[in-house]
Amino acid sequence: MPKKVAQVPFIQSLDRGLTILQAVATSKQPVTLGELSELLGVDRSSAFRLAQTLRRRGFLSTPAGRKDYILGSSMWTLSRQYDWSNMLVRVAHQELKALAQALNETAHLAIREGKNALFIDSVHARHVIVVAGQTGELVPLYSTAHGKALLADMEEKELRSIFGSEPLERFTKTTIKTIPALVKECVGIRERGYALDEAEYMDGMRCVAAPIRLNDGTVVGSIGVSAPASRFLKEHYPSHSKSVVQCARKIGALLSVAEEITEQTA
Amino acid sequence: MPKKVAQVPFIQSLDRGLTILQAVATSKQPVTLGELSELLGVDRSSAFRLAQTLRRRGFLSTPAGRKDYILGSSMWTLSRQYDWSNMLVRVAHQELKALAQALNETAHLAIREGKNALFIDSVHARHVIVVAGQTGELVPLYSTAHGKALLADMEEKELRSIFGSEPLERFTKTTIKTIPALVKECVGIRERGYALDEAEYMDGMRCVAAPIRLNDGTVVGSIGVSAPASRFLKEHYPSHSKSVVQCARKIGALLSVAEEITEQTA
DNA sequence: ATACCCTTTGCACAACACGCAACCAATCTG
DNA sequence: CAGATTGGTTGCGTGTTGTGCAAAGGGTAT
Repeated sequence: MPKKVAQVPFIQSLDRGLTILQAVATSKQPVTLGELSELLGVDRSSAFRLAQTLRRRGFLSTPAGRKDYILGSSMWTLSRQYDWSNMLVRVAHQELKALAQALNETAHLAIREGKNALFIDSVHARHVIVVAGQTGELVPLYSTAHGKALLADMEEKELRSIFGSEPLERFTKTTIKTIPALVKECVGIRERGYALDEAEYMDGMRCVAAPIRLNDGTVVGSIGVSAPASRFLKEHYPSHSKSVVQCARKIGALLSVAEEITEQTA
Repeated sequence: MPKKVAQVPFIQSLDRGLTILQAVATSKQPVTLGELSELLGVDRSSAFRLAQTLRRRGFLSTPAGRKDYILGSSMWTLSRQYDWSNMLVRVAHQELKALAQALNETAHLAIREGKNALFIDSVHARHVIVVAGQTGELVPLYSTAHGKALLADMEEKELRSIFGSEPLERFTKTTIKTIPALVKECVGIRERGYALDEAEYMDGMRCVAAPIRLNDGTVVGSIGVSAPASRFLKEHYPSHSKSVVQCARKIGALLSVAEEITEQTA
C-alpha cells in the first residue's frame, strides 16, 4: 500500500492553532504560555499571538485573573449547536459494513438515549430472515447487549439514578431483574470487553456488543451483531465477540485520531 | 468608556480557520468551498488550503464521496473529553453576582443533571438568613423554579421519558403532582420566559428562575433568585422576574458570542 | 461531445507570521 | 527590602509562508 500522502501544503499557523486547541482540551489543568511554546517548538511570542487569536474568538479563555488558558465558550457553543447524531454513523459505517459482511449477520450501531439504547445505524447481512432492530429503534438499556455495553462503566449509583427505584420490566425469562445483578454484569463486561444478550429482550435472539471508547476511555456508543439463536450458536461467541471487540476498538481509534486523508477509488 | 481594544495582532490564517469552523458548525447543510471563500472574502484556493488543514486535523470532514465540508470527529472528541462543568460558571459568575447584588437576594446558577437540577454556582446576598441551595446541591426538576426553567422546552413525551411512570414525589402542598400539570407549566414558562416556585419544594420559600438559552434556543442552564416568602413577596415578582430574565438573556449572549477581551482593573 | 460549473495544483510576489530582544509584572531569595 | 528570576507582553526587521492569479483536473448538465 503506497503511502499516498496528499501533498496539500499546510497552513502552518492554523495547524499550530489547532494543536493548541487540542492540547488545551486534553489537559486537565489550565495550560500556560510556556507549555504551549514548548509544545509547538516556537518562540513564546508566537505562541502568545496564536493563543490571543484563539482567545479573541472565544475558543480559549483565561480563568479570572489568571494568565493560563482553558477552553472558551465558543468551543462549547459550537459543539452544542452541532448535530452530532450522524458523526458516529459516518466514521463507523465502513466498519459496520465490514463487520456485517465478515460474520454474515446483521450489525448494529447504538448510542445511549436516556434510559434506552438507540440504534443509529445497521447493516443487514444477506440472510432472508432479518433480525429486528431497525435504525431508529429504542430498546431498554438493561436487557440488550448494546444497552449493557453502553452501561459498561457505570457504578451502582449511576445505574440507580438512570433506572430509578421502579423494578426493571421483564421481557423474557432471562431478562436482568435487579440493579445489583446489572452491576455485576457490568463488571463482567468491563473485564471481557463485550456484552452478551442471551434472549434477554426477545426470545430466541442472541447478540454480542462491545462499547466504543474514545482514547480517554469514555464510552460513546456500541457496536454489535445479532441473530436468531438458531443460527447464532453459543459456539460462535468466541469468534464473533472477538470480531466485535476489534471493530469497536477500531472505531474508537478512528474517532480519537484525526482521520487520514483517505482517497476512495471507484 | 474608552474603546480600549487591545491591539494584539491577529494571526490572520488562524482567524480565518476559526471562522470556517464556526460557519460549518452553525450551518445545517454541508458547506461548499465556494461559500467559504465568499464568506472569508479570499480566493477559492486559499479557502481550499485552510479547509484542507482543518480536514487533516480532523476538525472538518467530507461526507462520503462529497466535496463539501461538515464538522469532523476531532471537534466532537475534544468537546466530549473536556470538562465543561465550570464553563457556565465562568461566564455567568459576573452576572450572577450582579443579579444577587441588584436584588439583594441569593442568586443561583443551575444545570440539568439527569432528573435533577444541579446548583453549580451561587452568590449570597448580605442577609443574615440565607436560603438553602448551596453549590453542588441536587433538587428535583419538577418542583423548583430552576428545574422547571430547565424543562421549559420539553414536550410531554420527553418529560415522561425523564420521570418515568412513577408518581412525582410530593414535598409540599403546592408541589406539582402530575406530568400533564407539568406540561402546562412548561407552556407558561415558555410564554412568560421565567418559572416560579411557590413553596413547591420547601415550605415558605419563593424562587424565580429563567432558562439560559444559546442563540439557537437550546436551554443550557438556569439562573434565578430565591428567598423566604416573608421577604420575597408576591409583589416582587414582576421586577424580580424581569431582572432574572434579562440576566439569563445576557448570559446566553455571552455564551453565544465570542467574549470580548475584557481588561480587569484592580 | 461540448460547455459550464467547482475543486485542485503550480508559481511568483509580498504580506504576514516569526524570532529576537527589550520591556513589564509578579514571585522568589538573600 | 533590594535584587534576581520567572513568565507574560510588545516593537521591529527579516524571510518564511500564505496568498492571488491562472491553468489544469473532474463532474454534471445541456
